[in-house]
Amino acid sequence: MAKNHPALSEEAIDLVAARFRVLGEPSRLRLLQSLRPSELSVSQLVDATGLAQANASRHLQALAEAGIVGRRREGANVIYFIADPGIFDLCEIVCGSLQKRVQSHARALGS
Amino acid sequence: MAKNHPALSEEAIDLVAARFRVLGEPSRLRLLQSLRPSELSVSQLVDATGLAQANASRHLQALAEAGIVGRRREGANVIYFIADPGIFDLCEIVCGSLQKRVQSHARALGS
DNA sequence: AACGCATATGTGTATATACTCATATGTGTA
DNA sequence: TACACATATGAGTATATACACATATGCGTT
Repeated sequence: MAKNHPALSEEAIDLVAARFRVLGEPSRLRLLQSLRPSELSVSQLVDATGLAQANASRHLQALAEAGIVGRRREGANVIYFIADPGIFDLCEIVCGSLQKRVQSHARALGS
Repeated sequence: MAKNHPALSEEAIDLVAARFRVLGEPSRLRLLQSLRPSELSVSQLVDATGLAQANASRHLQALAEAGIVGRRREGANVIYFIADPGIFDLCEIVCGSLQKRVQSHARALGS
């Protein structure tokens, strides 16, 4: 039997929206993708993504505040790592939806 | 064995980010939640969410462009409905993550 | 056609936020 | 302490967008 899905409270909706908003920036997705295979320092992330250092730092802050990444000092460096791997499940679902969408568009065009 | 996860292209990242951004607005999430049990007209959605009519219309536009909802004219009304139920999977994953996060915060506070 | 209701859209405004540059803070080393 | 490197933050600017108000468009009824 199908699971019951109670309405989310106003507050819960805001929290969910906030998390989606954090993921709604290409730069932050690039950072996350760079962190997927292994944890990296800020300067390694700057190299990997091409972001300016200040910019990368702020995006990482946003991701850390959302609990999506974690951080750890290691000497002069700060190492960031994925704290919530569930993020990648989200990305896969979205990719799947987008692929379906592209396919049905292709069909609609008679390909 | 773990699935292979090739890096997303720049373009794919932008598309994924765009979809997350669409979901990153509380008003749009409320609209989607209202549509979950059944399809509704714009004025029903206005009643259900408390949004101004113009505002609701634009948010619905954004959701439709993203392929998340569909629309259908029915007399003078326009009926909106969920076109991509996968978004509710997304919301559930996010809720799960947030709950875990709240729980670990509670533990950290020694509750 | 004239009218009323439902929905969409033009326009201006306020707000959020991504970005850059400069600078501060933190950390290791001489 | 002085210095160099890594990271974070203050401040200003540009851009995106949510919102409200007014108005346009679409559709049914008379």
